[in-house]
Formats: sequence, C-alpha cells, structure tokens
Amino acid sequence: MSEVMISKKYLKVYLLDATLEFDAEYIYLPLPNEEHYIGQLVEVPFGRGNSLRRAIITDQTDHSEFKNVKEITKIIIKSPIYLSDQISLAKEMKRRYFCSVGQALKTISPPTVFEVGKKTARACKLIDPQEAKDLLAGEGFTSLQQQRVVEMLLQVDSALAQEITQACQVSDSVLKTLERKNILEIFTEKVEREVENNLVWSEPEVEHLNLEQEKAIQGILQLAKQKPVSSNKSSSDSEQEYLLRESLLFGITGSGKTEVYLRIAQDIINQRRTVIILVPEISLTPLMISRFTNKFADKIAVLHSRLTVTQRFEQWQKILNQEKQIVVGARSAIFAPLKNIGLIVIDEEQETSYRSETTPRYVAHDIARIRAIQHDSLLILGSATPSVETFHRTEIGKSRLFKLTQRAKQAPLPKVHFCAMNQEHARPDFDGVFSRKLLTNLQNTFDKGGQAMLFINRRGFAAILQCNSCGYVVKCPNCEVAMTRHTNQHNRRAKRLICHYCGLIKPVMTTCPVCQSEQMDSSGLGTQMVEDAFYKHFPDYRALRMDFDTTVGLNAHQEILTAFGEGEADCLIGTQMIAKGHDFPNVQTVGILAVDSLLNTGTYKSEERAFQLLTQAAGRSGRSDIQGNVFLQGYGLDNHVIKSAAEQDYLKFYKAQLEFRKRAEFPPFGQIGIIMIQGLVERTVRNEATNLFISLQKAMQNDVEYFKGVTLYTPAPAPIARLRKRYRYRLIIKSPKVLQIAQMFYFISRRKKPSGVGISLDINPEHML
DNA sequence: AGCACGCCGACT
DNA sequence: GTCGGCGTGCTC
Repeated sequence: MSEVMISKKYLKVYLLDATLEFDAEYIYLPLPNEEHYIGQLVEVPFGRGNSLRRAIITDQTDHSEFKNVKEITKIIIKSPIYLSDQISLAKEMKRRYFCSVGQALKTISPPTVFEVGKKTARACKLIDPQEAKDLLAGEGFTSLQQQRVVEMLLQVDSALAQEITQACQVSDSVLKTLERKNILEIFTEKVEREVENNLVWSEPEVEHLNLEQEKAIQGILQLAKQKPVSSNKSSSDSEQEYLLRESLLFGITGSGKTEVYLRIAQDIINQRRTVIILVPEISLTPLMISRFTNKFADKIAVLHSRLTVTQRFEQWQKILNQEKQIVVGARSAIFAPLKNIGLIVIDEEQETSYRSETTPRYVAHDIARIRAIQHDSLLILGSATPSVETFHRTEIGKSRLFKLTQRAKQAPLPKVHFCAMNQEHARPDFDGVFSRKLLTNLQNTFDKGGQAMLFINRRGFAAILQCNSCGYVVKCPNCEVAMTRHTNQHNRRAKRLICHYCGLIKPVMTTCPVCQSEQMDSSGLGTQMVEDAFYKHFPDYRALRMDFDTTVGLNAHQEILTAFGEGEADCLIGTQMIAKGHDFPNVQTVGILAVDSLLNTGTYKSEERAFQLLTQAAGRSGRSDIQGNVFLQGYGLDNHVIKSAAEQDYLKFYKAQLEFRKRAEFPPFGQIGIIMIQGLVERTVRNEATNLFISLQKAMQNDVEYFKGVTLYTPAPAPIARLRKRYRYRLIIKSPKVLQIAQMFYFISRRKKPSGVGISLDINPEHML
C-alpha cells in the first residue's frame, strides 16, 4: 500500500469533533518509536485541560511557530483510514459547505470505521494441532466439553469463540481452561462475514450496441485522451480552470444507458484504473446489481442501504485495500476510498437523492467534480430528463452531450388525455376527485383485468391559491413561483400568501383577478380523499395507498410496490414515490390528479420536477404491447410544461425553463443562499437575524465591486416558523455567483455566535421551508 | 465544545 | 478574607 508515512518533525491534525469556531489544523509531536501515517486516527490532548480528543493526521511539517507543542497520546488505529486525496476533499468540503473538516471526514467514511478496534471478535486456534490430536486419541482430556472443542478446531483450523461455544454447546470457561492448559490460543480477529453478493442472475445475452451507443462510448472515451488544460493555480482553485472530462448521456428510458456505462467502465478497468457508479437508492434493485456483478464479479463492491453496518464496513475495508476496482452505490458511494479513479458515473442525475439533507449538505455532483479533477477522471451524468443546470453545462462547453434516442423495445408511447377540471365542476355527480373521462377509462381497464396508477402531488405545507374556474395561480411578481398559503403566527385566523424566495406577502383573495369568479381555492387533494372516492366508484376493486402515512417501515415502500406488481390490487394511489423504480407491465391507465399543485410547489424547481414526473409517469404505462393511457387532470392545463411533457419534448421544455431561470435569476444564472437562524427564545433568534443582516449589509458595502449583483433580503420568519419547539428566522441571499454567497457565509462562520441560537447555511436548497 | 481564568458579590 | 457565580477567551 502506498500510505504516506510521517518522516518530519511535527504532525498536523484536525479534530473530529471541533465546531467551526476552533476548527483548524493543530500541530503535535509524534509518538517516539511509532509509525504515523497521513490519514491515521489518533488521540490528542487538547485545550487547557488537555481533554483527550480524536483527531486525524492530515499533514506533516518541520517547523512550528509554537513553543509548547504537545505530544500525541496514542494511536487509535494503526493503519490509515483516509487516503490523502480524501483529506484534501474534506478541506474542500469545509470551504464549500461550511462544515468542519471533522464533519466532512465523518461524512466521507462510514461511522463504523472509527470502531475498527471494536469490530473484532475473539477467535481460537490450536497451538499444536498434532499434539492435540494425540491427546484426543490418548483420551487425555478431562471433560467431554474440551474434547468437542478440540475436535471442532481440528476440523476448521480456527473459529470465533462465539461460534465454538454455540456449536459445541459449551461455555466460555471451557475455552479459558484449554487456553490455560496451553492447548489453544485465544486471539482477536477481524470480523469477516460474507456479504450477500450471491444475487447472481443470469444475463439474458450480450446486448448488441446501436450506432448511437457506439458513438457515445467512443466520444466519451476520447475525452479521456485529451490533454488537460494545465491549471495555472493551486488545484483547489475551482473547476473552471480545468478541462473537465465531463459528459451528459442524455438517453430516453430504455435506450441502453447502462450498457454504455458498463462498456466504458470495462475499458477503464482494463487500463488499471477504478470506477465509481452512483445510482439512486431506489434503482439499486437486485436486477440492477446483478447486471454489474455479472460483468465485474469480485472486482465490484456494491454499497446499498440493506447492508448491515458490519457488511458496509467490510466492503469499505476491501475498497481501501484495493481489492475492489468498481464501486456501485447510492449517494455516499461517491466518497469510496478508491485510488486512481478513472471514471465516475452519476445515473439518473436529476434525482433529488443525490443531495444530502444533513450537514454537510453536499451534492454528489459537486463531490464528483472535485474527485474527477483530483484523479483526472471521466465524469458521466446520465438522464432521460436532465436537470436544467446539467443540460446547461453542455451548452456552455463544460460538458459534452451524447444522445441516445432509440428505444430497444419499441413500445408505443401512451396516449395523453387532458381533463380540464373547471368544466367538471358543473357535473351533478362530481366528487371533487375524478373526471368523467378518467372514470370511464378506469372502469374499462378494471373490466379487462388491467391495473391503474393514480398520482397526487404531496400535499404538505405548500398550499397554493388557485382559481377553480380559469386555473389562475397566484404567483410572486418578482420570482415567478407560486405563492403559498400560511397562517399568520400571531393571528391564527388571518391567512396570507408568502413567496418563499423574496418573502413578499399578499392577502388571500376570494375573487379571481383574471376571470372575476369567486372560485379561488387553496384546498389540495390528498391520497386519503382519492382512496375514499375510489371505493365510492369501484367498491368491488382493491386499491393500495402509498404515502408517508402508509410507508412507515423500512420495507413498507418496497412491499407495497411488490404487492401491486403481483396483482394484489387493481389500483395504486400515491405521491411521487410511486413513479420511480418499478415497471408494471399490466398498468394500462395512469391518472395524474391535480397537475396544478405539481407545477406549483413554490420553488424554482417545481416545473422541472413536474416535467420529470410527467415524463416518467407517462413511461409507466404502455410498456407491454397494449397502448396505455395517461390522464392529466387539473385546472390550468394550458401550460408549456404539460404540453412538452405530453409530447415528450425535452428540448422545448428546457428552452422555456432556461428563459424563466434567466429572467428570475435562478440557477444556473443566479444562486440562492439560505441562512437559517433558530433557537428556543424567539427574541434572541430575531435579534441575531437582524444583527447578521446588518453586518452582512456592511460587508457588502465594504466591497461593492465584489458583491455586485447580490441581493440580501431582510430577515423574516421561515415558512415553517417554528419546528420542534425552535423558532426559525431566515435570511436569503440571491447572487450571480456561488463564490459571492460563499464569501458571505465565510463572514458568518467567523462571527462569534451568541449562545442559544443555531445557524445553518444552505446553497440552492430543494425545499424552502 | 470544554475548560481555566478572573472579576464580582455573599458568607463563615 | 475565601468560596463560587458565570462572562470571556483560548485551544497546537
């Protein structure tokens, strides 16, 4: 192994549990006569009281300005647990996500890594097997128990103490006695359990590649051969300096993206480099895993959520020991301790699961780009409906575009039906849920033994205000996002509309400003309502409901989908979560209810998410030879997002979306920084929010040139103004460049924070609550 | 985050 | 005088 051994006079360490206020590289003296490595976990005396803290060795030096340099107290784990590029990654994460280096390091490695010493078990081995055999033959054992233990060990060489006591039905003291008699030795061994990688499915046959796939493979591999534009500055100085070997594989569902990844991965492996493939957790199905394991056999490590902590750790250890060359896994697999990475793939790159919801709130894409630069490796983002930000990169030359337009199996696209709900209101039998057209079609489908799926957008905090007559949605005039209804904290009855971005407040109106009807409504549609209505119309059929109420357990989600797939129900009712993952060949009808709320979730991403869901949902039906039907129900169906989704026209959608992003200064043209201030005492929180606002304003005035184009909005209570007893105030920064926000966040992290308030920072969050 | 130092008031 | 309250500042 190529560990970096410490040879210089001093060590530099980062504490694993430092807060931002004292997160820095500290200098220590190494232990004499001990080997130290970069990435090693050690214990150091820290502070006046010399309290013992865990730290990671991150660097070494011969010079110190400090007179009283302390000595490390002990080495916790001898062999290093981080590679040096992971340490520089952690430092980069501190810059980017305003976490401590320790936090970043903890995120990079699974928690069990820090318990390596503990993850051992006692094992037994015969000191002299021949002598033991003789003793056994000569009946030299005083007890039957001892005989059984020795017999077992003669067969298996060595075994864990636990296994022996279990198999031989003996107690621990028997082993102790044998140890005392010098017959066996008890030692500690690393627990090495078999990982359930026995999911071997036979691959049907080698897919033959179409021309587009060939072109993509050649084109992407070509990028690996280009000479890098030498960066004129330090390597940490941002991606723009580099030629990124990044590409977008834009391929419709079923166009064979995975095959492209596999072929390129094979090529990279042949070059003796390593590969990371990220997949959304939800698509890490046994089938998907087997596709990779069949191809790469024991070269591959699969990191999925079903692994136990021990298994996860073992996989990690094997990667670190260079026993694995390919890592397939969900978001956190981007940190895999591979050396010489040649390729990183992010499949279904538009998925929200690539964003971490806990500090550090990293995005797998960012980490992938940092690592790709470090290793000079290829980066492939794959999607059928790329995020606007990702597609935009291909237009500005930061990424190369490769398209896959042909489906392997030419299934007919489903027929899309529009159901304008404003007309349904006139129906005497209208139940508030189903349109006439959808009811008729559902009946037909069920009669023929087919299945149906009904989607409703998650109704939550974001209730929009819409006209049930003309479909008008109240939007913020500045930000062009739907305003959401909230109750005033101080006056529960007073309801008002708030823009989550600029904080604009409007009263709730009852008359539609467009058509003057009195049909303004903010009551959404819930899954329970739909289920009730379903049974009213189809009492003889069965529906399964899937939402946050019904999916509590770890497996509940999968169990419902499996049950539905096996035909246990005729209809599946659920939120977005049912759109992803499985294929249900028997689904002939898909109903998307309340398309309006899907389009208006009050964030800049809402239309993009709607387009992705609509495209996916449309792809749900019509997989078999029968043409499927998709029903879109809503009040404002005359919308470009809906139209382009119905036509499966990504580019049309993208162009319109990009215009909006440009106009309203949302990513990729403007960045949003959120500063959340929270605490138990409202006054303290409000004061801190105001103080922060004032000091940030000053900072901006001090360097007008640098902060050009930056808007700092006045502090206001967050849309969820109180959560888990804590009051929440928020400051929003809108700016053209991420770096400008980063600079402001830097000010904040250096400021001394009053006790009783917590401050968290976020860039371009998915939710604005 | 911890922990010590220190500057002030209450108390044997 | 001295014990202890917590505000302030430092940690290699």
